[in-house]
Amino acid sequence: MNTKTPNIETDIPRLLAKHGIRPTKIRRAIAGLLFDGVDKHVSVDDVIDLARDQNIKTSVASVYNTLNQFASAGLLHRVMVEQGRAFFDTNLSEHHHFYLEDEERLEDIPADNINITGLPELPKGRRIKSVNVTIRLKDN
Amino acid sequence: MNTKTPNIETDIPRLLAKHGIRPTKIRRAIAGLLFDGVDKHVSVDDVIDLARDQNIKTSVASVYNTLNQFASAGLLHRVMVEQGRAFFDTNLSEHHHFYLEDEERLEDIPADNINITGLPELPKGRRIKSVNVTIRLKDN
DNA sequence: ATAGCTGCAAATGCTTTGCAAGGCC
DNA sequence: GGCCTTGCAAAGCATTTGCAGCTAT
Repeated sequence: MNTKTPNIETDIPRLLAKHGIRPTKIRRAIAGLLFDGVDKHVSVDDVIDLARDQNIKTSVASVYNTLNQFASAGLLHRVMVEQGRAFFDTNLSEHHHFYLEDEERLEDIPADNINITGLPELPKGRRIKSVNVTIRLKDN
Repeated sequence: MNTKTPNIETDIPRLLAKHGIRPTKIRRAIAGLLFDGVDKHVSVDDVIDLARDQNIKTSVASVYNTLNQFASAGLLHRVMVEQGRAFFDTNLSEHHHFYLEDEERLEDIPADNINITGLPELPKGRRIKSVNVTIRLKDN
């Protein structure tokens, strides 16, 4: 048995609790879809499709509510690359992204090796909330 | 006289021509608003307001058409930071952005000093279209 | 019983499109 | 004249909101 695979019965409620989110049925179900041990970048539609595939009955509004709540709680990161649709990133460690334009898909760049130097002083009275590197790629 | 200030009568048509854009009245007017020698990050609404301020009569659709055309022609860069609204950046040199969340405003970071090292290999068959660093800032 | 959650449908906000009228070479 | 452009209004999409009914404690 793969010990890396989260146990949906125990780990998911614990994960939600850790972020101060009440573990309702829908939230547990959606969290179960997202946190299965594999990092993902999903759109709202992706989640709706995933839910349908697993016979999880829910609605557009609830998926939005749930993902937004997860994002505010820090369980997901919202990533904007294109006009219109947002991606939600389940990878919470510091990292960056390739954006493959032809596939409209994100791919992680581990932050391990990446180093950004030469940043100027921040504007007064502000501090960094996040640093985001997005490298747009196109077909050869 | 400030020789850096573009002359709208000559420089704007030349700028449009250089990018293969026919210099119609509206296009010249909007380009004149944008390329006045000061780098800007404008939303569509900003442009509509700017136009109104200068008694340039136009429409929402035409502003969208014009900005989109400028962006495809490489006269502007489209920048996405938030859900919903796009910014158009008149600074075409390589650079990056602070995003001041509290003011919903972008600020340039010159690329001069910035250095990104440790990028992994690109996915097969792809090449870099652009590298984008966005540093989100919040109030202290 | 109560507080919070869910999901439908309607509303919102930004952007795009269809199309008729107008402008320019 | 003919082709491109303009601008109005309508349509399109992703997302949010209002609210009635439901659920779980």
